[in-house]
Amino acid sequence: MHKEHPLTKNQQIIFDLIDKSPEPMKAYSILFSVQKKGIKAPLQVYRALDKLVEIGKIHKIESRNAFIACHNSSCQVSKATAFSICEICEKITEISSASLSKYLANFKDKDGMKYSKYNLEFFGLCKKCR
Amino acid sequence: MHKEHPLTKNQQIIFDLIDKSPEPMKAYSILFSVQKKGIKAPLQVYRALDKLVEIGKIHKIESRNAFIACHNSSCQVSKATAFSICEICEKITEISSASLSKYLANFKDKDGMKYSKYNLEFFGLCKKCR
DNA sequence: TTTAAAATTGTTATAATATAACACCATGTA
DNA sequence: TACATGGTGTTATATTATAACAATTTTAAA
Repeated sequence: MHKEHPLTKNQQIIFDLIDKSPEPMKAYSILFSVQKKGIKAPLQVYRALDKLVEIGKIHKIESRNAFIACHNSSCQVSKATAFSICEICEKITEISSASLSKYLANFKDKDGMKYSKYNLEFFGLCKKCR
Repeated sequence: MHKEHPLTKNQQIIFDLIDKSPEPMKAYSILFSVQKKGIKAPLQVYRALDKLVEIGKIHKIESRNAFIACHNSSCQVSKATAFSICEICEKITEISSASLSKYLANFKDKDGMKYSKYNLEFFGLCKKCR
């Protein structure tokens, strides 16, 4: 595991916002929310997002183009992510299942190819929406 | 399994193109390629893509915003997809592993939630790029 | 401590991806 | 017939993301 670099100002502002949000946030909604703090341009947001993803503080939900804080405290690097997505209310939760991550981390395909990273998105209906 | 509806003209043109492509195709590259056949607007492409995804003839690679024909002949509905992505050459392959799909289809999270659909993307280096 | 490399910032402009809204047409079926 | 459904064509626009450049700050090595 790498040494933990402290976040820069923009990174911290954007991480705090995502971390406090009850749901994944989209880049331009982040931009809107941080304009009062002096972050005015999309690139400033995307650069912070890229870095935060890289160091594992947040994850990107690819099918939704949205970002969520990592609550999987054991891991600060996003090499193995799994999410549950409700197709009605769009509630999104990070799945942390030891057996799932073990299974996927060890998965080898037919060619014996082993992977350094994966992202899994499950879709269904959450309790409320069922 | 549903009765197989024949594809409409636009759907067929776009499916044929993707099916013949050695790599996943992006929407606007599809648009460019089919302009000579009279498909002129993004919406015409996106509508066909949506339908083709819905009926499982193609899949969307979410992390790449690209579309690939389904070669998993046993299944015409895209409820369970897994891909292998080379991070250098961007070679993308659909994984068909009975044990993987069985494991994921039966996966239940802590709340006992069962999922109707999933998409898994593995990242690593392909044989050539290793 | 200086200095060069690396990372971050700020900015304008633009590229790439995707959908809204509306009118029209074809087909199946009650 | 008539009417519901799904597909088409079109213009306009929304959303997501990056290019290119200049300046500044941080880091770590000489």
